[in-house]
Amino acid sequence: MGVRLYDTKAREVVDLAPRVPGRVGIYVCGPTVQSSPHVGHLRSALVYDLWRRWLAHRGYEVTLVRNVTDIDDKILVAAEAAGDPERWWALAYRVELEFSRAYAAIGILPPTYEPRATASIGEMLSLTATLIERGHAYPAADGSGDVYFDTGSWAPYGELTGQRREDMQDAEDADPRGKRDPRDFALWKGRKPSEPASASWPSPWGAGRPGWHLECSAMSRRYLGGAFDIHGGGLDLRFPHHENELAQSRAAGDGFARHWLHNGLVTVDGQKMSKSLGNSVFAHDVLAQAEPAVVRYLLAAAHYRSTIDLHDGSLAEAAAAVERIESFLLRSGRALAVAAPAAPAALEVPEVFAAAMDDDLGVPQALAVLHETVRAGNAALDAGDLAAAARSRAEVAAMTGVLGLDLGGARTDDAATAALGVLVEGMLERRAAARAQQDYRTADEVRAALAAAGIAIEDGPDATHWSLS
RNA sequence: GGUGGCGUGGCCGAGAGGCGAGGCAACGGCCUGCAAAGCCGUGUACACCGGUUCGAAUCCGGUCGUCACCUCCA
Repeated sequence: MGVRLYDTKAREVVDLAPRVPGRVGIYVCGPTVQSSPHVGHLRSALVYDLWRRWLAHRGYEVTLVRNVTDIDDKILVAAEAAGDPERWWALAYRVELEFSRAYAAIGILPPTYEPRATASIGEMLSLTATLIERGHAYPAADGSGDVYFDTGSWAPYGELTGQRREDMQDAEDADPRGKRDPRDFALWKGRKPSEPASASWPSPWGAGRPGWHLECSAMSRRYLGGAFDIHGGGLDLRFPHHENELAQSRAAGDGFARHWLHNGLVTVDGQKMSKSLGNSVFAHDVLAQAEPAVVRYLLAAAHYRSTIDLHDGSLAEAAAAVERIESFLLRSGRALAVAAPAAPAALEVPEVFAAAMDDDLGVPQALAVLHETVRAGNAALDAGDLAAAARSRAEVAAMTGVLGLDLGGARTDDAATAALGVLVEGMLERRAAARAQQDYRTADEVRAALAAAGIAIEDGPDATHWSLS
């Protein structure tokens, strides 16, 4: 069985059928770099990172394109608020770097390419011209320099989200400008006198800048072709963003995406994060509270299409699960280092794990397999079956590898850690001596002193191990 | 008004007609000087009401609750 995915346009799980066998082109809507990344942004990028890793594991050559929207109303507004409207590009770039750091922190691999909207203005202009030629777009009659997509001219409009044009509630757009119909949307926005000159580009319809939806059509076409395999993005982008992308690309004659993927949102205590509610949980907040692997686990553990609700204890639960896996890796590593059994078989992921991942990226079931393998490995260790333990360990490593869960590698080898090690080992020797003489009072005092310093110890059959808790 | 979700044991979270995923927490046991870690065991869970079926958490109809999108959002 091959890889299957829930196609939000088809509204069912379908077989992945790449246009070119063995190759998959994916376009994902990236962020508008207007303000710091929140966990929702992290989750979205993580979902496609997982898809990409799994497809690559399955032998596909994946081209993942995730754009950066670096010109937009909100960026201009943010720059204005920062008191330096001309330098909107500096703000956009600063925020973009923040996103990159946050992505990297939780092991999200850089996409194959990360195009910025401002670098594809030419493609957007030609796409706009094509749409006008074909009778699907019109320059506004009010002299604003705007160009709008004519939704009424495109019969399938609404096909992605199953809505009929007549049923759509009119946008209470504060500024209908030169639209013929409220449902029409801007391809090109004429420059307003109040806007910085640096935020506009020349066009046949006057100086201006691109509308939001246009960039994705232009960039996916430029890097993946007029027809490609998968288009992804957050569930909240389905309408109007993806609907409009689809309409303009198809109206321009492109086949566009074969499959649509949408990731679920992240809510906080049951509510969507939003600026107006002020309940956003930012990437830097969560990364300050937990190990990167814990954050990655938390955001990956639920199925990619379901909502993740953040609440008190979310991080602690994820941390407990991660520690369980991590401590098996540590424990088995110690046991196998002493008496290395026959080399484990190649790093293959268990079949049930693979089957779960194949089935619309069933990470939750895959994690169940991972945990079962950990349990079996621990049981093997308890029973002294090192060969079985080694096999489990290899499987666990393979699974965490595919999931991008970088565990056990956090051991820092700096001077401070080394010095701490010397001190702790000294104390443990003192404790061992006390225990040998059944002086448990002294032994427990040593343990308590270490615990007070945040160091946990475990007595093994031949040695005591310590770790920072 | 339109469109699409969701409601599973103390919590998180899968599943999608029959054999109780997995994690966390709790309780009992093994191990331990005591712990810790680990292992073994312990749960009459599927919003409500009808229906279909030998059998429904899963299918159908209805009710209630809840969330998202239709305005910028990953």
